[in-house]
Amino acid sequence: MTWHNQLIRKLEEHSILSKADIALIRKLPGKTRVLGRNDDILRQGDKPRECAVVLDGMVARYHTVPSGKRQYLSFHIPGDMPDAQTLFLESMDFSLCAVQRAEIILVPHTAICDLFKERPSAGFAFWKETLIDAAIFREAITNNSSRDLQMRLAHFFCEQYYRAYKADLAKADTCELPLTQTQLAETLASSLPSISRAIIKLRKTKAVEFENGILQIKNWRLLVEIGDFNPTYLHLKIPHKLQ
Amino acid sequence: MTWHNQLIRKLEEHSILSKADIALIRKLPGKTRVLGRNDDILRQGDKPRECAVVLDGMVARYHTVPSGKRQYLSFHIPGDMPDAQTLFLESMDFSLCAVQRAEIILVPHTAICDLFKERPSAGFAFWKETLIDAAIFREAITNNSSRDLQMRLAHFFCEQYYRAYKADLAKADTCELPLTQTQLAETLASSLPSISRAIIKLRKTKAVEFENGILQIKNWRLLVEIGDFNPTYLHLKIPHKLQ
DNA sequence: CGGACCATTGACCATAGTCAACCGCCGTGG
DNA sequence: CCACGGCGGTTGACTATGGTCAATGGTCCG
Repeated sequence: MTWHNQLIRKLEEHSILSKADIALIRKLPGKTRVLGRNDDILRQGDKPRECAVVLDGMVARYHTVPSGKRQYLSFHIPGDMPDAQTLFLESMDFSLCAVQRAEIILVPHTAICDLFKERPSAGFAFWKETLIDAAIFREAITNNSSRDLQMRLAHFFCEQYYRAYKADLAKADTCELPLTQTQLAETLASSLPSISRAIIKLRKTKAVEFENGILQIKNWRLLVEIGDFNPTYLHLKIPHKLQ
Repeated sequence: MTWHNQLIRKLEEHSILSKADIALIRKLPGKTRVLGRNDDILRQGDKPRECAVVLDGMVARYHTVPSGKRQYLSFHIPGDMPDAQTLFLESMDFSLCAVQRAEIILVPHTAICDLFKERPSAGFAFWKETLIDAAIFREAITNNSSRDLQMRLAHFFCEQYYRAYKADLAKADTCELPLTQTQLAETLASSLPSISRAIIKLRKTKAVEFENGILQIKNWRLLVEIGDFNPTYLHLKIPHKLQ
């Protein structure tokens, strides 16, 4: 699948694009960049002049705290634009890295802004994308602040699977989630041993299996219940299968 | 100060507006609504057809978790648009309430979208506002997930004072922050007694005083150090006094 | 075969959550 | 005017969740 189609598919998860919108999006120029595991794409403070669209693999946003530890903020799959905010925010307030081998497309800001000026309706779709992004952050605040580790983890698994499913990346109840338990700990405000124990505990519920970077959903309803997961914050059309 | 001027002042904290932009923003229609302490403006699931601009007082976004407890997500002062996302996200994924007596202006979505279509550059300023909003959420994830309570609280005080200062709401090192300790606990992933102890501990550092909803900065540098506060994520011009 | 990395497990311990009592303030109503 | 109740904040005692440290084991790769 071409990156233009990835991007259009992603925007159409929530917005309606006209033929003219789509035609102009297809004209966006972009150059490919391939990344290895843990490579940084951008660092806090950088001032990029182009936006990344994920084409393959998984990339992550993270903060670095003075102790040197990371706080992961979000994970991104093909079609996502994890640094869309650089269109209007000059300087990066987080870093962006490849979780595993990844492929991204770099699109010049100028080309995107020209598109917005020519077709505000296309701009609104991109805007909506960044607003959903913000809604996901809000949910992450609540997840890490108001739920116990078991719930947090279940909620996180629900969100990742749901988004992978919507992006056609889930196969037979499994999707890739190439994270180590250390990274899960740095995402969910926890520690490696606690995450390990929480995964084992979740495993015993027979709701979900997570091993070797593969997430397998065994009982969606149960997982949703454990994680208090309500997908309305993702602002996507709800697929029948995941209701 | 009229609400149009509040809004323009806020946008000009980070964006450059042309005279034409300003002229059109001034033409936005709006009707006033006065709220009492703890009144809800919007609830999760609502589908409003207008946006709120805060004119006076303080309003808060919050989630409600199944136990019934609240997780506060952000606090908003005059000039803020705490539900700007409703322009493009149909349904509210959080609730919005007045922290104390507050006055808001309700502006129809249609009027705002028409403005964007006529002047994309004005739209970009609003967009940037929502992107800064998202950056603040990112920081909140890190604050509540990776810092201990003392640091969290100091960081939160820094952010609130900084934003109040930029909005000309700080007088002689003090600003209003009309929150109870219970609300602070529901913001900072903590409990009332822990917050009480943390405030007392902070008080002893002589960096800050918080009592009766008044925040008083006694040693900005020290508070910034305790809270590991770096205002770049707010994406505003840094005032000399707070450097 | 050795080393790196990842996951699991146990022991110990500290932070902070819960529960509860108490205090001061304020507004209300008798 | 005073008594009361509610709310907000402080404090203490107890406890438990989960963090730190450390040892072990498995797997993969050089």
